[in-house]
This record gives sequence, C-alpha cells and structure tokens, in this order.
Amino acid sequence: MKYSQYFIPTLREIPAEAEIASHKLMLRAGMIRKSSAGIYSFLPLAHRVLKKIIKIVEEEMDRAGGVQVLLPMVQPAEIWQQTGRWDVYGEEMFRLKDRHQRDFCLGPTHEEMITSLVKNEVRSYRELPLRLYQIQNKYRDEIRPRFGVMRAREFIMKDLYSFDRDNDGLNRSYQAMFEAYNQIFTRCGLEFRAVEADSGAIGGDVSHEFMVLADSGEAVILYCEECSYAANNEKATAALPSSMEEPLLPIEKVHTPGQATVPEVTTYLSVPPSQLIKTLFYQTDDEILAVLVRGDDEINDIKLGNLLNKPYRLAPPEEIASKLDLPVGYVGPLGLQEKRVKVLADLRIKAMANSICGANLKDYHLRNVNLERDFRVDSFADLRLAKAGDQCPHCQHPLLETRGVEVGHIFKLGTKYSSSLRATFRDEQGEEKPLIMGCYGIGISRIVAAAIEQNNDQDGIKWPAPIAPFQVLILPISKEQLPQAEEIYKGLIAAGVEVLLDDRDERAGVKFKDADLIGIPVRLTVGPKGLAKEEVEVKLRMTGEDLRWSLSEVTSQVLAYLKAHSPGGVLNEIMPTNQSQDGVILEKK
RNA sequence: CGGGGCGUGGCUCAGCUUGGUAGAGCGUUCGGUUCGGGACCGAAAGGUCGCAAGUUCAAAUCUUGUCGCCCCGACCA
Repeated sequence: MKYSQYFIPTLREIPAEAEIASHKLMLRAGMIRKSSAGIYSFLPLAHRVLKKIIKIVEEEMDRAGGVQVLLPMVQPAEIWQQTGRWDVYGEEMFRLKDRHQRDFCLGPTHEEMITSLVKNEVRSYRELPLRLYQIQNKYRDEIRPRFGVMRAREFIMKDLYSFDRDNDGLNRSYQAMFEAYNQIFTRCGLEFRAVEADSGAIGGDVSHEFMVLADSGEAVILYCEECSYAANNEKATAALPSSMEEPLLPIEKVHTPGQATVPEVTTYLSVPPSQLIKTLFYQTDDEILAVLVRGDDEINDIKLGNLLNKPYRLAPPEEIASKLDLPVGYVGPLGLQEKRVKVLADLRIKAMANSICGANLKDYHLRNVNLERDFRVDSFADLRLAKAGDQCPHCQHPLLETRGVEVGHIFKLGTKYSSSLRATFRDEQGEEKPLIMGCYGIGISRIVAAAIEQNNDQDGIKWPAPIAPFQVLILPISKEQLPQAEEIYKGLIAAGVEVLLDDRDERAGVKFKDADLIGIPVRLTVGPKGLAKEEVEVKLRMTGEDLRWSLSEVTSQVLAYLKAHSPGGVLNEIMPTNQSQDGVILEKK
C-alpha cells in the first residue's frame, strides 16, 4: 500500500477528549474518529488490525470445533421477556419499536437469540455437542462510555455458545475454549493471564477472564508465582492465617476521644490494624446488617453481593445513628443481636483474639474483645478483598498483584437460558432434557485498545507483529530514494509481506514522526547513507533496535523477523503450543 | 442518574470576571528558500462563538432553558 493513496489522518496535537494512552493514540494515529459518545468509526489502519484479530479468532474457534453464524442485531422483545432479561437489563439496552409498535432491542449479547435458534433445530443428543459462534457488533447503552473503544456503546465482539448433553460435555467444551483463548492471545502477541473470575449477572458457577496485562488496566489481578493460581481480585481468596493461641484477657473499656478511623485508633493505642475489628453497616430493602472485617482488610462488594443476592448499599451514618442509636466511628459487634441486627463476619474474624473494637459509645473503644465470649456472629463467609502479600489459597506462597484489561470471559451457563426458553433435546433414553450451555466472549475491538495500552511509548504505538496493520513501513528519505524504495516494496509484496510505502512528498522528519506514531513493527529507512553501502537502515519499533540489512537480503530478513515474532504461527502456519493443561499461564515476550 | 467541568475556524486553546471591530499556535492553499526526526519567510482562505429564548442601543461575554461532550461513582467484552 502506498501512503499517498491511503487514509491515515494523523493528529499532531492530543485531542482534549482522550484520557488514556490507547484512546489518545488511536485518535492521533488516525485509527478512529468519534461519531457520538461511545460510538466510533474505524479508519483503515484500525480496520486492518480488527481484521487481523478476527482472522486469528476465527482460525482458533474453527479449530476448537466452532461453527460460525451471523445473528440478528435487531432482536425481538419476546425472547428477552422469556428469560426475564428484558427488565433486568434496564437502561443499558438500546430499545426500539417498529412501525407496528412492537418492541425490539439492539442485541447487547446473544444468549437469547442463539438459544431460541437452537431450540427449534436441535432435538437429539446425536446432534451434540454444538458450538456456534458469531463476530459482530453489539450494543450496550453504557451509563458512561469512556476510554474510546475500550468501553464503547457499539463494539465488536466474538461470542461462542456451546450446547452439550451433560456436564462432562460442558467441561470439554469449556476446556476447548480455554485452550483456544490461550492460543488466540498468544498468537496476538500479547502478554496476558487467564484468571478465575466472578461470573456476575450472566450466571453460572465457573468462570475465567482473560486479561491483557497493562498498568492502566481497570482490573486488579492476584496471582501466585509458585503455582498456577490467578484470580480477579473480585473473586480472589487467600489462605487463612492460623488462629492466635493467646490466653483470653479481660475486656477493658478505653477512652479514645476523637479517634474514629482505623489509622487514628491504631496510632492512638499503638496497636497494628490487624488487631482491630471493623464494623460496617449495610442496608437492604428490608433490614440493616453488620459486616465485620479485620482492621487491615476491606470488604469485597462482589462477594458480599453474591452472598446477599439482593440490592444493598452502605448505610449512611445518619441512618445508623437514628435507627440503631450507634455512633459511627465507635461501633462494635457487641450487643448487635439485641438491636435485631444480623451480624456477618469475614472468616478471619474467627482467628482473632483479644481484639479491639468500638464500644458503641462515642469516644470509647474496647480492648480484649473475643468471639463467643463477648459477641456472636450469625454467619461467617469470605468477604474480604484479597490483596498482594496474602497467602496463595493453593500453596501458601505470597500472592502478587498486577493490573489488566479484560478482553475475554468464559462462563459455564448450565441450563439458565435453555430452561427458560425450553431448549431441550432427547437423550438415549428418550428423555427430554434442557441443553447444557456455555458462553465464551472476546471483546475484539477492545483487544485493539488493550494491545496499545500494553505496547506504547511517548512517540506512539508499538504494534505486536501479528496484529500490526502493516508489518513493514518503507520510508524513503526523499524523492531521490523512491525508485529504490519501490524495488524493496515490490520484493516484499511478492513475498506476501504487508508493506506500507511512505511515498508522500513530506520532509523526512514528518515521516519519521508519523512512522513512530502508527507503530509498524519494522521500519526500513531508505536514504543516501545506507544506499551508498547497498543497505537499508532498520528500526524495530518494539525494542528501538537499529539494524542494517543489505539490499539483497531485505526480504529474507523481514520474513525471518516476522516468523520469529509470530508466536503460535505465521501466515496460516500454525505451530504447536506449549500451554499447560490447567492453562493458567503467563506469556513472556 | 448523582457530583464536577467544558462547548469559540479542521486540531489545541485565549478572549467572558468589567457587554462595544472575534484572536493565537498548529493544520490547509499559493509563492519562494530549505530538505535524515513534526523547517523558514511571505501571502491567503477558513468562525451562525453548540442551539433557543431573554436582558440591552449593543451579547462569544449577563440570565434562563435546551442539546452535546469530558471527568469522578455504580455496570461490563
């Protein structure tokens, strides 16, 4: 492709609307332009990257037994009403009416659509397993779209839905997808991790997320270097510390004037935060309940939400004061049952001895408080937010923390949708059973942003070779070198390499700046200095390495570079993989 | 939806407090000089100041409404 005939409207200045690196760079590199909030046009450079990713995804889905379909984006309300999600989805669903006033939505996801399709077509266990997938636009009217295509209202997603006859089948489908996902992100040239995840609103018990590691990622990942454990911090657990074997001391009231927060109390009394019991009050529709965690722990809202299974929020201090007559900052678990407050506690509370907590009296705390002797708990659960330094739940080694962008999420759904939509099959006994489903999503357009988020510097994007819009950029210093540049261009094209030739009548500096910005992995500078020695000057964008290749070897050198930087296969040539079976691996570049 | 902020040439922004001829830099076009990391000189084009109503002799500027966008919170691929 010749630059002068192409369409890459780069921006010299940073658009004011962009916050994070990938958003700024996609705008500056002429990849996207906003149409309205969270809705973007993808320009040629971005479109090429999308196609690269889609190709990898399709190959791996097909290889894992997937069969591609294209489903309606405009979906009728009835199927959503049958699963109850017409109401559950709420404002996040783009809704529309046709001329007959019938309700439709723009598909935010396709469980309903695919299940209602399959239910009419699949009748026998002989037709299973079935793994159908689609890659298309999805629509979610996000409350707050942000970060460019990272969280958009219109976005491209791949979804595969598996239909099996039993749990063993589901497990095989899940495992096949797990492996395919590892393969996909490896082949994209991204550093990523598969982590255990909360299954959220979609339901199901087992779930993994695939995270592209990036400091700017919204998700926090806890992982163990010793074993394979890795989890989203929404889900992560840690091994429990051993119980304190201490003689129980008599309870003691201490005056702590104006010391309401954990740091204040621990400083004032010279004790570690781990010795405090923090008491927080939450409100649901019908009750107020207390949640106890250790002073150095935070409550994990996801875990609490899963346990309560109903809407809840932190009770405002005025509520606590008026309804329970308790002074916020000095509350403790003693005597709460008498106030008809249900008490939940994190598991770590069990192991504490001679703790400190509020005295339920302004400006007073209690020392040497002990479970059972002094207060009771209605139920224990893992309610704390795990953090770096906690012990791995499998092997007790300290957990490490990193951040990531969620680009894939796989779920075991079970029969949630097949039951409500009555998608059944007959087994060998002729018995009618609901299909066992799984669903497996990849945010295709989000991968583009995540890849940039992971690979950029001050000058621009550094594309991993497998998903770069072009593999090679040829940059003639001036018009004088254009003929030689075209020779190299033809040679590379003939070898099947994707090349962008910057034939614009621009100053060298401008071309260098644009080259860095759009981030094509191999830059070949054709200038008088190199040509005098029958060489091109090579700059590798990812590492910044400078090389010289002789004109006669350019093509073979490029091919060698691309092969070396195509994990898992190049040009359809798929290499064997070396991932572990339980799959939780960290890819190193 | 709650809180905060912003809408002025294609882009980044000044001007608004204190109403009176709409500005700069970048980009674009033309001419010239340059030409290996976003050149320089000269000339030019380009703006319903988001939109609507109001106050006023006069509104980018003041008031009200409205639309859009961005940031912080709950959501998620």
